Amino acid sequence: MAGIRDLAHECGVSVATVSRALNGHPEVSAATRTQIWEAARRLGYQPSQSARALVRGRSDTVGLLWDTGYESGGRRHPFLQELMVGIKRALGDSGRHLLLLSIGDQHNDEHSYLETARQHQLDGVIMMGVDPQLPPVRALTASGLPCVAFDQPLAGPHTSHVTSDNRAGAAQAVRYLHSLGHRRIATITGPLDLMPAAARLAGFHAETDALGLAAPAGYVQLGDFFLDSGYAAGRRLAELPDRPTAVFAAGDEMAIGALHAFADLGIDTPQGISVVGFDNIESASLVRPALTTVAQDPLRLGAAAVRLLLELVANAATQAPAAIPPCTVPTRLILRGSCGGVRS
Amino acid sequence: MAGIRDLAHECGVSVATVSRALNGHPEVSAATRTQIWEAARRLGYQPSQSARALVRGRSDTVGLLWDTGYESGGRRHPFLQELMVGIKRALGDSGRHLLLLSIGDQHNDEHSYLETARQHQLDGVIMMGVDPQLPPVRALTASGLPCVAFDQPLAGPHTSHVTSDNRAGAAQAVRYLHSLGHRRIATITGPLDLMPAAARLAGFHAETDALGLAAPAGYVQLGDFFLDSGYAAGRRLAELPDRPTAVFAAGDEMAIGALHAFADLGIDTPQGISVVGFDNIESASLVRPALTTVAQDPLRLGAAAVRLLLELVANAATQAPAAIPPCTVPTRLILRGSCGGVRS
DNA sequence: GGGAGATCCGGAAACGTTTCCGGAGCAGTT
DNA sequence: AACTGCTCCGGAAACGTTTCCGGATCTCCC
Repeated sequence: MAGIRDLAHECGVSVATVSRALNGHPEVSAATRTQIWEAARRLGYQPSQSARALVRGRSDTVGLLWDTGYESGGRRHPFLQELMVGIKRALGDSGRHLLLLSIGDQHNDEHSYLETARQHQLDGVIMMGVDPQLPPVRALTASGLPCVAFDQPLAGPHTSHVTSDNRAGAAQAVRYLHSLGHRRIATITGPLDLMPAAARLAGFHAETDALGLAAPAGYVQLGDFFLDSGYAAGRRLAELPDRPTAVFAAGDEMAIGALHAFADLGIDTPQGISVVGFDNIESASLVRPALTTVAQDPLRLGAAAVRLLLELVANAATQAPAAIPPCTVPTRLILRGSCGGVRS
Repeated sequence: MAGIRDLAHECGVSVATVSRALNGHPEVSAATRTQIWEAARRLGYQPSQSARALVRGRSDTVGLLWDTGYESGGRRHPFLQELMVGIKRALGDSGRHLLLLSIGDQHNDEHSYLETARQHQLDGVIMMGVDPQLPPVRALTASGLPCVAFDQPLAGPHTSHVTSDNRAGAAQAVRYLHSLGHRRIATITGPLDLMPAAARLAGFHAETDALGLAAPAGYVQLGDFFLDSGYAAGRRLAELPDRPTAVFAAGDEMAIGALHAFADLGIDTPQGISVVGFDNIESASLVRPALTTVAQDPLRLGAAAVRLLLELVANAATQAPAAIPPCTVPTRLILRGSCGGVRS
């Protein structure tokens, strides 16, 4: 393993010069710079991350914290994988690395996230699907370490969050249904203490109001984002005296549940009723009829999260840190087979 | 930030003693040990990962390499998330950390995995769903770094792989169908150059042979693990002169495709035909009828992968490294609604 | 011609650990 | 009393970088 002093010896210069050349400092002549680069390439030199981190006091690494405890009732993130891709790419563009933290294991004791964050001198952490109220998470955000979360605000001096434009997405869904001729549009919500669920309901209300649609009792049904709640809500909706002709479900899984309920009642989709979901999970395209849904953009969400985080760390270094406003990224309506014109 | 010398000063001992006490070396008296621990707790001491890695020459970190380029035709791993959980937990139990590498981004140049592996002094890398023939991956496995992959063998001095017992799983599926009375059982395969696909087909053949079932022409249909190929194969199967009464699909997505095909032909499941899938993807429980399928155990797979990797690194340190045999973990048949008795 | 400034570079001190080597104290054995 | 072995501990050298500080050389301008 060639080190920086091998390069120095090889080129007949000092280690200081080698370091400067490799890091692109201006105060080194073009000749020696290329000579050093050449030698580095030839000897297969790889800088030691540890040594660099040790002396610079930071590691160019950010942590990724996500809830792995979904067996015990926690929610599995619908597109964690794509989110990770977005994060990883944006991070790679800035020359940073990604370390996996995880929550929800009984193995790790309470403080371990903050501890490992400190031990590794993480630049910050991105969290997905974790409850910010959990003591170890609070310890993390309160510690002053830059943190960015998805879909929920964080408490702490250097925190921010990114979320899809749930409100606009929901509005777009009802606008689409309206354009198909639907006037009796109902909704199935998620748990309203969750920001996305609340925002989607708000968007639904805003748009139905704007369109002047009637809102009979029972047109908003509470769900919990899971299949069964969608099924139950679908049944209730179908049995309403003035049955809706279309329903906007705040989550794909609930939408699929509603589809099943309608099928069980002999109402077929999309002829008998139209439904649009939210999230564009994988099953949305596998189910029959394929689900029309408003898609989030995981790649952009991930990229936005690292942009925010990077701003936060730059800001934290400043004497007068300014607040970083949250970021919201647009959604996109994906047309598939679960919506049709209103029955003439 | 308290360092080890602060602790030494605080306790009136040398840094060497503090280091020994903290690392549980035996040559330190019980009295000073507890005193040092107490001081460490009181001062909130956190050892510097970088410094430790620098001096010890290893980082207690393993890399996770997975293909993020699935937009461009690559296959998304069906349960990467659960696999990661299994890996992370097992790794945490051994006090190690997980660093995310990723492949498939055009951003990163060819050699970057090996490079970052060296820069971070990774103990080894676990790879999921990557093509071992890719030049940068070959460079990695050939470099002598311990590597473990899922579902495929690797070439290199310190490598191994873990896989589900695809053969037994497939056999169990046909045995189950047989026990329901089915005698005309067909299969839809994955791409046969993929190890799991080949093993599942082998298991299918072995069990149908053992059971003495007939194997008419057309009873094994080639698929590519995606929905459409399952649909097409299902259609072909249904139009066979001696139509099968049950089909074993080597992947859930193809099984769902077959379900759709049968539905389109007016054959309903499970009355008209039974189908069992493989993998237990999320959609399997969302689809209607819910899919009976043979489930892999991602948590165990992940744990097995790190066990193998840890053996490999221990082995690599030895002068006479022995080969580590691959590991196979059992599958489990999950009964849902897509299978029924043969029509009497 | 002499000082000022720019450009390029080397020495050396950090960064926070681990570990080798040796030494002090003490008990036990001959 | 001397030697041996054991237990516990301290000094100091690493590990591979970055960066501060100062110095040498060269150019330029008055």
